[in-house]
Amino acid sequence: MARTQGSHSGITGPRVRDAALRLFAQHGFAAVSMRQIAAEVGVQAGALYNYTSDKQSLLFEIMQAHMEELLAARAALPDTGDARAALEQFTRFHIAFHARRPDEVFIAYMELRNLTQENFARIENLRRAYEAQLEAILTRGVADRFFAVTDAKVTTRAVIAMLTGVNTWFREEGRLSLGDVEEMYWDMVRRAVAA
Amino acid sequence: MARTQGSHSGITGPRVRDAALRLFAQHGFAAVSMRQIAAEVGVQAGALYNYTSDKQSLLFEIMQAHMEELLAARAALPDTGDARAALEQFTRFHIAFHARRPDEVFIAYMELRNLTQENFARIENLRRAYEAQLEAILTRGVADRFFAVTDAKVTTRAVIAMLTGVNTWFREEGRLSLGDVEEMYWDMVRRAVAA
DNA sequence: ATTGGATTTGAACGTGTGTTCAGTTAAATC
DNA sequence: GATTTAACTGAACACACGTTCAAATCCAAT
Repeated sequence: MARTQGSHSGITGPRVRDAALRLFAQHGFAAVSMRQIAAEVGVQAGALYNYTSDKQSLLFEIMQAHMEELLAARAALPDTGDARAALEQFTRFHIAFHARRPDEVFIAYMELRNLTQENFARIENLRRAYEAQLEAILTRGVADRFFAVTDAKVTTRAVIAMLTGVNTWFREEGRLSLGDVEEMYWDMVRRAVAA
Repeated sequence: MARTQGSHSGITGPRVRDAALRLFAQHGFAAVSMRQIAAEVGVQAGALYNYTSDKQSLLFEIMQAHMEELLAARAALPDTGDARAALEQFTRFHIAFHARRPDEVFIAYMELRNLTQENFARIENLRRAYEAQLEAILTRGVADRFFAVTDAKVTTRAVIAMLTGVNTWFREEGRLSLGDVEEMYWDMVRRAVAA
């Protein structure tokens, strides 16, 4: 017997991805079985292989889609004025974008070691492309004497670690709104790099 | 046959813990089997159970030992003067302590979800005790008008995320010494909170 | 040299793993 | 209404998992 009532591709495909996303974020890639994902979708394990070539691809495609959406969303932002405005825009964008995708962010930071060497390299390139944008803002701000930063690479990593850290504690229902958080972090970032 | 030449408890015990530490950090708790740990120690899987009650305890004890060493090392620091000096001491201590224990730190941040509810709560309490110390420094500094911080809890998390982020890129053999890194991060922390 | 306890082996337990695939069913097309 | 095609099942594959335990071995004390 097969194909229970009311099931179709184009429906199941995204549901597989979503179930994998949620389960990987909750229990970790290695701890989640294909059968668990299938159960979440309401299907037998074998059916998953109509939508992914293997478990590894499921993980890689989640990470790749996340990183490409991050870069696309950032590219879609309007141009800004000087480096100070650009840094404020970057700070607020990073916090807001990541806060809305906690599962993807968690996976992107925690499951890197479960990627094959090749897939790891691809994700790492996307990550570097994103960080390079912040580094460029810092470098420009230093040239224009808005910022005082001794090592733009180190500062880039420090700022990104600080901003991404929001995801470890921020909850939509908490006492602070996302706007509050953006404000506080922008305040810290601004002062940390200001000339 | 059993007990190959030259093996004794008191030797094997620590070696089990060390092997688990290295393997968990490298591949993740869920991805490492008891047989892999045993192979690293040079023993059969069954022998591990002379030194741990189960795999979960192995993870928990690594984390617990790490957090307790962290708190003990911090408690052993000399008293300082005002809140500015205390914050500098905390910043440099955090970076130096964590840089020297990359595997423990990695595990403590990545494998929390693989703890049982009860064990998670215990580790979480230790982590909170540590963060409370930074928060106390910030609060004192605000009262003394050295610092301008709108929300000490948020700033505490932001600073710790930034400092712990050092571990994701710092390498002993890299272009920067640990002293360089301490200096740069202290500079950023100082400016981020200064009145 | 013998004993006794500590330490380890090796096999086994039941269960779960990712993946494949022939066979079955439902929907889409004619 | 018959045929085709896409979707799914259920069983199987070979192997790995954490854990237990009787039996074997080694070390220290007598």
